[in-house]
Amino acid sequence: MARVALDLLNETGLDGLTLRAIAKELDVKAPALYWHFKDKQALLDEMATEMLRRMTADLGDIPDDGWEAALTSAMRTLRRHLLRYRDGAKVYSGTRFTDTSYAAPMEDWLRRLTSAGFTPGAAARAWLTAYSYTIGHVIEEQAMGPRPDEDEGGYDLAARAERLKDFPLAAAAGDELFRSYDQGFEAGLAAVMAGIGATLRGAPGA
Amino acid sequence: MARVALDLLNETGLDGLTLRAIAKELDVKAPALYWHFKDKQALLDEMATEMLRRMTADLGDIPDDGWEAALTSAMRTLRRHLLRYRDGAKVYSGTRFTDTSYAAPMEDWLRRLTSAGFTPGAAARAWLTAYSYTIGHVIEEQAMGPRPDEDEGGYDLAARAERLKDFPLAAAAGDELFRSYDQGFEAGLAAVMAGIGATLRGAPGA
DNA sequence: AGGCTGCGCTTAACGGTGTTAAATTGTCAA
DNA sequence: TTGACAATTTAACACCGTTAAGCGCAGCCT
Repeated sequence: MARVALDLLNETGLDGLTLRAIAKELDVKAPALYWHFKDKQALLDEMATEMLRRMTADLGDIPDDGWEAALTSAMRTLRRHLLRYRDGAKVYSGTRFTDTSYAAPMEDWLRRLTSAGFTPGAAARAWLTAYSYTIGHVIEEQAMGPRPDEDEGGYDLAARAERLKDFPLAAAAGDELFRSYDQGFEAGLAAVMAGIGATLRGAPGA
Repeated sequence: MARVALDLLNETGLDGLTLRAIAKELDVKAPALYWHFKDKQALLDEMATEMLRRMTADLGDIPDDGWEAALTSAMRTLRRHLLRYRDGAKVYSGTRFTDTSYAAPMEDWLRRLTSAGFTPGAAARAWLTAYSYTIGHVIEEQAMGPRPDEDEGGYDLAARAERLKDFPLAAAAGDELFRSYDQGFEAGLAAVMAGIGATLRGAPGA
């Protein structure tokens, strides 16, 4: 049922994800949903948890060629799954999971990091740093994407350049920032990884 | 008027920030707001822009002791302003600004970075990388904070540890992750800065 | 077989939300 | 005085999350 809601999210967006719409998808009337969930927030929590479950199921084969490659690949997977659903990052971030299904993979990550030379505290910090970067990046990506109404194709770079003609660097930055989200994410992620290796590994961390 | 809504946000939270509540604060009936704004989203955009204006006004005296110290201090200021309002990060991230007041400070940052050896593309990338990290971190912070109802004081660390007793590293990570947001943010930010310096400076960037 | 129990759902309704249309007031210019 | 215009009010609409009460139906107990 969280599954159905999650799939519906791609068609309606977060604003259009009403209880009545979910109910219709299930051939049921809206109040019936309250038999299964305390309130809508509980359903959103369950949706986030379902996203996590699908993500960990897709994680699968993480190579053992160093913590950096492994953590990088995990963040790529996280981003991929957030992008898979409309407003995915908004739904996922800032909701509490409804069970402890996150614990096993997290334990796995922390074990990898500690055995690569991180203290437990620094390992947790490294994870959250990469995680925060990824969440923030995807939130920005999905926010810049095309709005419900408005003109097609997301952001009009030409108009933006015209508006910013008094600020040449800022105008040119648009090319870098909005051209290819994939490449941009990778460049930033590489920087974050390098920094984690340089300042967090072997440091106390707290 | 976006000013009034922004201040009201701290009392009501984003859910409670209804047009009727804003109108009451202004001694006016709700539909009057539509004379000033196209719809509620436009008001939220204006609120985000007002946050930005207050932030740049507070930026003021950025020292010239290197790009790293300057960018670090800018991200601290960003975080401070996001935390200043309830659900501040949610309101701020993912809304488009209503004017070009962001351009001047952005131009300033990019100029600093390029004159420190970044290519224009790498400078933009460096900015967005630090920005994404900060947004992601604050979103997580404000999400973990106490929920409207529920038991007091945010997150119960003892209960969490009990739930995770089969995952010792994950359980211990709670201490690192939820103890002091300030220190945690600083540790991650230092890592991000180190990484930006190591991989982005002098690189093509796009 | 009959009756009880409880699950899963429906129907009906409530207060509140964003939003629109039309009528109304206040103000200043010609 | 009249008229235009800005800013607001009143009234209403469709829809939202949510609650209360009742209905049908399975399964079990005696």
